[in-house]
Amino acid sequence: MGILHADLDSFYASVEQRDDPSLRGRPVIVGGGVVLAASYEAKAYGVRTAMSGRQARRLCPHAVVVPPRMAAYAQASAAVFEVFRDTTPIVEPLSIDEAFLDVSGLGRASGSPVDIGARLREQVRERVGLPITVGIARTKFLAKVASQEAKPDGLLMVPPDRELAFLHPLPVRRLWGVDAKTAEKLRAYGIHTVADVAGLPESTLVSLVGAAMGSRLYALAHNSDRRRVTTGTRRRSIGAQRALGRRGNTMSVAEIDAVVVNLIDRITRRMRRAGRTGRTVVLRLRFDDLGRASRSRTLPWATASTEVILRAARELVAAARPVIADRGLTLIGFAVANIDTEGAEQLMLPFAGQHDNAAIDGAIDQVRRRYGNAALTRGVLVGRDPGMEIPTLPD
DNA sequence: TCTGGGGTCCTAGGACCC
DNA sequence: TCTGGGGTCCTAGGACCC
Repeated sequence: MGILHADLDSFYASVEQRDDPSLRGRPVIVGGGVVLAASYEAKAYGVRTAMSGRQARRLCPHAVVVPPRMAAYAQASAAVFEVFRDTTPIVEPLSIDEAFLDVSGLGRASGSPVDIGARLREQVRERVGLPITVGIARTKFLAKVASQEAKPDGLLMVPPDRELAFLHPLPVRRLWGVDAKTAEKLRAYGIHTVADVAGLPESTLVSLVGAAMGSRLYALAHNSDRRRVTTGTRRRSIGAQRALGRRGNTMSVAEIDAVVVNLIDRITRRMRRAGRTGRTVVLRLRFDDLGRASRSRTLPWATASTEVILRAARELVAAARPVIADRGLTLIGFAVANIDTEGAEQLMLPFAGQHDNAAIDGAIDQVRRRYGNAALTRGVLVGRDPGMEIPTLPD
């Protein structure tokens, strides 16, 4: 017993209300084009996250619409996570405003999980000035559902002997990974609640929604969730995108290239700042008809080099040009995946036979120019003094 | 009701290897 | 000339989450 799910309430909107007293008690919408966050006063009118701005203003005409201030949210998030880490060392971030905390190992002096959760809420309120909801249970899944049920500004514990009674009446949408599409599929078979799911054999669920989702639903519905709270999870991809709107249709090759350069520059800067490299460059496109497409290219090495990744990005865009011309581009984005994975070791072979240090230095420069500095930590140094310092590239 | 910018994970087919 | 079993990696697309 002792997993907390802590979730800030209407995070962006709460930060705006904290920083501008005139917004308190009023419906606040963050983001103009689409709703990034809505205060509870706005939610009372049916405004929801990811809704179009137009629809939101129709539902709640007197709402105050403010532009997002991402830097302020990042700062608030960091302060909240500091409170989390003062509570327990075992913190698993889920997003900018949400985390699991394992408090089961804390000594008796810390009090019960409910005491700890209540104190956490006070601390976030006092130190950061934001409302936060805490769900407490024996498993991650139950803790997360508990916090959903307790929102806003609440705390709820699921006692171990009440777990099934809590779980079974819930709608299937509450199960992890079930969105509108899957819920619709299940509804067609008369499956509405978690109890309905629990009444089916695993093989039936698998045939309905696929192997991975099927066995997960089976496990969750039977209240089996053995996932631990883990601290060391690393990012798997780093990306950026730009919505172009109708403009995308009429953009020239050069205009699109300017967007590509900008996106890749942003991504590779972030990668270098984080000390990460990646091997797979993914191009994402979205079109007028709401269709999507992706193209990807995997490099022989992981790299964070702007030059190398930009070259791959441009090749992907060039190859996709017919599709782009055909369908009306509305969004272009890139992601670099396969983060920090080893590439093919063959690339060190051209240099393996050389014993002349000047030649090796030349080879190092060549590799660095082609693949970025990260490639140097493998391969090239085989023939050199192992104590040698690896030169670093200026950002 | 069709609009942002981030991400994660899964599936399926093809190429290739032993 | 074609048939077995097992596996990895890459690519493209889809569903889902905040």
